[in-house]
Amino acid sequence: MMELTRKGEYAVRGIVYLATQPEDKVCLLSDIAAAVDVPATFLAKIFQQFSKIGLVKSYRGTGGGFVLGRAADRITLLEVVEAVEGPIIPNRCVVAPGECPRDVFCNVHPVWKRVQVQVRDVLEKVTLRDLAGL
Amino acid sequence: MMELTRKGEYAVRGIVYLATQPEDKVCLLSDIAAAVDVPATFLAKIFQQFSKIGLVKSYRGTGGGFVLGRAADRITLLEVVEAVEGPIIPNRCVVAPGECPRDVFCNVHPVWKRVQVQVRDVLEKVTLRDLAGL
DNA sequence: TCCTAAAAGGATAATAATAGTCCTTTTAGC
DNA sequence: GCTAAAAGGACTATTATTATCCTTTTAGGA
Repeated sequence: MMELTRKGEYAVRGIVYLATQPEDKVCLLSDIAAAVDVPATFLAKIFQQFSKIGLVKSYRGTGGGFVLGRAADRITLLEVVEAVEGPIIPNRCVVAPGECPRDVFCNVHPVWKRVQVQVRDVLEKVTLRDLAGL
Repeated sequence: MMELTRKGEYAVRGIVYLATQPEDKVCLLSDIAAAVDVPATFLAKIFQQFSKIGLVKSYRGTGGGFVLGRAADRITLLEVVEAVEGPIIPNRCVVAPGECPRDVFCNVHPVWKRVQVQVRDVLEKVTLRDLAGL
C-alpha cells in the first residue's frame, strides 16, 4: 500500500540527477536516462510533464535538452512526486467534503486527512538540493 | 498517489460496522455487506483474510457469522489496512537495506522511511472503537 | 535553404493489478 | 439427512501501469 509507482521512482531519479549537474548545463534526455537507468522513451514523457509545470526548462533542437526550472533548493520532493503521480490522496473521501456519500457519518475521514497532511509535510520539507547531496 | 484500494475501503467499512454491533452478536456476512454497501462475494474474501489473522472470529453453519476477534479498542486501523493491503511501503527501497541496488548512494531512501513511519503512526493510534464512534 | 539534432505529442501494445463473480467444499445446527 | 453459512479455488472483466514507436515541431549549423 501507498507505494510509489515506477513512474514516480523514475521521475525522482531523473530530476535528482539534473540537480547534481552544474546549474547551467543543458542535459540530454538520453544522457539522463542512461545515467539513472530508466528507459529513455518513458523518461521523456515524465520530463514533458515536468516541463509543463515549470519544474524543468526544455530546449529543442541541436544543443537542446533540459535544465532545472528553478534552483534545486526551491523544488520540493512533494512537487516532483505530485507532478507525475497526481495529488496525494490516501482515500477518495479526503478529496472534498461531499465527494463521498458516507461523508457525514464517516469517522475514518479525518484519519485519512491526517495521513495526507503528514505525508505532504514530510515530502515538502525535502528539496532537490537535499537529495542531490551537495 | 498513496490511494487506498476499494478492497481496503471495503475492509474498513465492514469491520467498523462489526465494531458498532453488540459485542456478542454474530453478524451474517450478507447483512454486513448490505449494511455497508459492498458486494457480498468480495467482502467474503476480505473477511477470510481477517479471520486468518484473528481480527475477526468466524462461525460456520446455521447461526454462523462473524464477530470481532478482540475488543474494538484493541484493533487498530493499521492492522485492518495492512491485513488486506499488505505492509505500508511507500517505496521499495524502504523494505530492507540492500533490497535496492541504488541503496548506498540514494538520499531519497530515508525520506520514504520517514513517510512510512508517519503514516503507520497515524493509523496505529486509531482503533475500531474510535471509528465506531461509540 | 536544407540537414540534423532534439524535445513534444499521439497512438498503441503488453503486462500486471484490481475488482469482482461463481461454483464447490467444509463445517455446524436442527 | 437437510439446510445455513463460511472457506476455498478458479476464473473473468476492467483498469492502471509500463512501456514502445512514429510523426511533428523547434532550433542550430553548414
